[in-house]
Amino acid sequence: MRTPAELAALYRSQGRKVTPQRQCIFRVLHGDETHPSAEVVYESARREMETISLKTVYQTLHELAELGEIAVLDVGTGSIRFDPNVDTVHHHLVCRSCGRVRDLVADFSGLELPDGAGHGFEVGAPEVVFRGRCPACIADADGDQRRKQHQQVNFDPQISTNHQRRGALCPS
Amino acid sequence: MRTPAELAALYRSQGRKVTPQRQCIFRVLHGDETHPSAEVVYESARREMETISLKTVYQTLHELAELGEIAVLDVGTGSIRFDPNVDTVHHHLVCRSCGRVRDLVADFSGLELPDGAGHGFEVGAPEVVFRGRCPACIADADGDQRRKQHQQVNFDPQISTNHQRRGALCPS
DNA sequence: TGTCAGGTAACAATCATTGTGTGTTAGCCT
DNA sequence: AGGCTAACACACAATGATTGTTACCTGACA
Repeated sequence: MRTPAELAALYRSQGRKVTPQRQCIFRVLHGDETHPSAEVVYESARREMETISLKTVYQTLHELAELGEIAVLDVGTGSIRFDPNVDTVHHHLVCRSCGRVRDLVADFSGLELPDGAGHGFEVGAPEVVFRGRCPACIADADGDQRRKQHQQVNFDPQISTNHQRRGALCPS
Repeated sequence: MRTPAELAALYRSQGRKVTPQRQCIFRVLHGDETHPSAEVVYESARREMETISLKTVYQTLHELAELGEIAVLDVGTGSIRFDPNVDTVHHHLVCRSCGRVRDLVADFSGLELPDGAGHGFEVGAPEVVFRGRCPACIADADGDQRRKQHQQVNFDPQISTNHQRRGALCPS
């Protein structure tokens, strides 16, 4: 993703307005590698600008996605994630326990749809997801208390409890 | 997934009750290759048993998932899908336009986490998703009307309209 | 057949996300 | 600088998917 200044220029060149709220979101996203959900972006943005609304955050994120500046990601953790890294082809590691997502930079270009297996679909490049446990969750493999603690920092709360989608549990 | 009769026996052997509602759901799922959502299972079940509730359907589906008889699948189409095919290792083809999901039986066992790329995650087998357009959506590439028609048959309605999650749009 | 653990269903809640309406403003023109 | 106007931002409330709660009901076994 580009720098906030480049994004501002891009917005202007497209006839879109460069509002303080948007600039704030640009700054928040820039350099973020944690694949934040909209809610998390909202929290960060509010730290700089208390009056910004969640709706504005959603809108701006979807705009950036349309412009191709960020990628939208749904890995079954209950909320959509936004990925500012669109310059490198990559896949994802997903923690089943806390929902954390990390980039996986690997070349799976050998992966192709076998002849006859495509059922007539026209498809693009495949997405690969490795599900498992992140280092933090391995470390506190015992307790629930501590897991909650590190979840509340930056990720989807309480995966696999109430009102939360289960992750995509393909036969694993 | 097993036959309805086998499932009934399994339930009994586990001390679970074999109710008419559950049997109805077993029948609906058996042989279904369309990766139905809970809503779709509910519709089908209601055709046989008008009084069954959506809640019961969700409960039974999650039970079957716990027992390992079906797999839960979230491919970003807005609702969870249930996959009765747990006997064959497979991946998925997802239509970006209508949300249809098809099994992709292919051996991607060569796919491994490169050394050093795992960031300390402990992971299992990867999931591979190919996104694109299904034959039906290619056929009516023009109209919206007809697309709606074939969506309403058996899949998530109106992907990419209101209240619907966007699919996982990894850089494609 | 009676008992009872466990299943059902009506109801309402919850979360993530988005539509609506109204006041505000960025960007441009003069 | 001042004004215009489409585009924005925000408060509010709705929506779809999913699940908790509670009170009633029923299958399975004695």
